[in-house]
Amino acid sequence: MSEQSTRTSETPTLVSKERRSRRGSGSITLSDVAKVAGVSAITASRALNTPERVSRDALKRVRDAVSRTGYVPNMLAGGLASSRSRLVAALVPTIAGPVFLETVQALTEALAESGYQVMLGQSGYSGAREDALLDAIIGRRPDGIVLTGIMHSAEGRRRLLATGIPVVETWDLTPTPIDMLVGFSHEKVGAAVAEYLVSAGYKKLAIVTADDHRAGLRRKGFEDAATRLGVGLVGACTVPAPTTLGSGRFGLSDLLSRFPHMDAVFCSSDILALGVLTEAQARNLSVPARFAVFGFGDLGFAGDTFPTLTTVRVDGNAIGHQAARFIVERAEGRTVAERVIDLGFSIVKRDSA
Amino acid sequence: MSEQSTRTSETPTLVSKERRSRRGSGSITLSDVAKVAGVSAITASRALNTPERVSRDALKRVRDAVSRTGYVPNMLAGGLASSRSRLVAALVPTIAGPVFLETVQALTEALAESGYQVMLGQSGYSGAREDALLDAIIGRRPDGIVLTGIMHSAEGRRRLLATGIPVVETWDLTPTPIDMLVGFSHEKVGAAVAEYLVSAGYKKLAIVTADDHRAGLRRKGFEDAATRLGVGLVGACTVPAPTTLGSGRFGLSDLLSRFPHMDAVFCSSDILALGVLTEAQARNLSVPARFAVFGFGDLGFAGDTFPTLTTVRVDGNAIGHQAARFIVERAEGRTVAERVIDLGFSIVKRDSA
DNA sequence: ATTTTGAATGTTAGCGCTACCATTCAAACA
DNA sequence: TGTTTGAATGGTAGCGCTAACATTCAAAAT
Repeated sequence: MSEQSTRTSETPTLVSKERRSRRGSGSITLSDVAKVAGVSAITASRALNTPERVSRDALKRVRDAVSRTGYVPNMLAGGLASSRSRLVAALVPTIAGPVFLETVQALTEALAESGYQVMLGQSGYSGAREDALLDAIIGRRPDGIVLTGIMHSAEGRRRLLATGIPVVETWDLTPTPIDMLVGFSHEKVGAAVAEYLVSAGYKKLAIVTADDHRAGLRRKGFEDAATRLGVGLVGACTVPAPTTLGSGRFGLSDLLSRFPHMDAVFCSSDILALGVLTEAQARNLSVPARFAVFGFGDLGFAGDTFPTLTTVRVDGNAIGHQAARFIVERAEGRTVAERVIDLGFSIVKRDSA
Repeated sequence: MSEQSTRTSETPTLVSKERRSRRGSGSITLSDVAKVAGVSAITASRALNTPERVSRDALKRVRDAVSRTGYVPNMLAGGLASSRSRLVAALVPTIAGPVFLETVQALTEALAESGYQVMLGQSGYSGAREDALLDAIIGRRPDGIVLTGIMHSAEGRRRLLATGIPVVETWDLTPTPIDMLVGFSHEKVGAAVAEYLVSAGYKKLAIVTADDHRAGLRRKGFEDAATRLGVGLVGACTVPAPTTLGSGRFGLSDLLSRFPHMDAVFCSSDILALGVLTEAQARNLSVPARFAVFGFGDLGFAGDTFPTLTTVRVDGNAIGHQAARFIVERAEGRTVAERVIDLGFSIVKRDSA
């Protein structure tokens, strides 16, 4: 790591005949490997990338040479020459929220198995830096871009389309996807939760929801279904994204003060729900006897809260894997027949509702 | 995104004289920009990378040309030519745990401001795939590698040293850093917590701890200090990493069954502590009256639990920023005088202990 | 008037790899 | 026997950019 002094040869001589060029990293290149293996550079390249097109003998010699020299291919050079960077950009609002982590993790792992790396981009919830970020991403010439929980500006959308890079939008079923999409319907989630609560006998439905776009869709679905079912939405509290345990506590306090008769709370995230449970506990209100609590996300802790949390499960892992599959398909030149995949969701019934 | 057919010119002609090469991405290059601006390619390059070395006039013309053509520099080509990829690899055990998120987020943001992107690598807690991952990373020729919460194998360590890429280890103060390091002493954390609890009057100290390396160091510091202070460690429960709310609940059950008289629990993460609080609530045991609970990490929710959680605060944000600073310094060719930075920690006193 | 400077620009030659188009040469065929 | 095939290999020419050196030409110094 430190600047290690280049050792000169034992017997001091005049400047070596074949001076190393001052350019380049000085590390081992494919040509070096080829020389050691006694083949041409292109054969060495094929041995590494398309081993089936090379003879047994050449393959073995190249592989030996690689392990003897400790050669690691320079993917910048490879990417430049082949127009395939094997990089995929993952764009999230922020990595700090737990919601999309499962997706990013699955995406990273699935892509790594196919030899792709993930480049991380955080747009922030504001979308202000989105343009600069997009330039930084496009500049790397990624083989794909995965948008997770991102509301892209019209301008950004246009830029993405113009580049021709495969794009996968996730976590939402928009009517007009940029390219490919894997998600589920947030409105249907809201409706399903309302139906569940009403059929369980709850009649005074309330909601604590983040002010982001997808949470808004769930709220709409919830409210519409509640109205359709003849109970309506008796109260709502909106909190800023990203949600916290604290905003859940606040949400319940707020609801109780304004709508003391409500008997069920649909929260736009499990974190909010946990906050609601916490506040209920602090006020000595028992859940679900006094009111039901419904979460969203089925995060890791949902089965271990007290009471355990009834929530909506979304398979973030599957979303990540499917996104990876989409990208790899495209990168290898195949066309994707079904560009939109609805992964659906399920209700996980536990004790809180 | 889709395969858009290349439109031929209006009037069908014979094969155009200057056929486009079948290679290349077909997108706008720096030469195109230079041509539009009426300067040479290198001047255009300088206008973009070192604007101060170019005349006012040339700068303006190049910038106009860039915005007219929608040019985005190809960083693969730039990186190859200059041996500076402006990529930084961030290695974490898994992105799914909340502990290092703050660090990764801060790192990504700070680096983005200096024009660097972050490439994500997940080693898994096992460290089995670590070697392949290391190859994938080195292949990108990153300008730096940030190790967060990673126990690197001796072999991996050797490889990293051999490449000469700047390395920053974080979240731990190891006695023999590979290169640069920003962290704090986990043993001192353990000792500080023990001292705090003893001076607050607790005498039967117990611990619920994950089985990872750093948690082990905190436990050691805790146990040593407890012994030194004459109270000792009365009980311990070890759970597998990564920690969950569920393992916290289990931990408390386990401790209570084996050491019913214990009066304080130090948890190796806030998540575990939240689990302990949850289990206490489920058993109707009041905290801190029956026993104290101490966390680690000061995650976002710690101030909003019931009771609020006394914990150890580590500034993950500062760690990420400092790591970014280290990498950028090195990448720009400066040498870093102080290679090891101890960011320390602080105890956040709340209600649970 | 001549030299010296240095800022601005340009020319050339790669960076390390792979696409494309040969070429070779054995086995398979007519 | 000559021809066709196709698998294996190699040579060449870039991919889009920048380091290193070369050149130009005005202003400053002699």
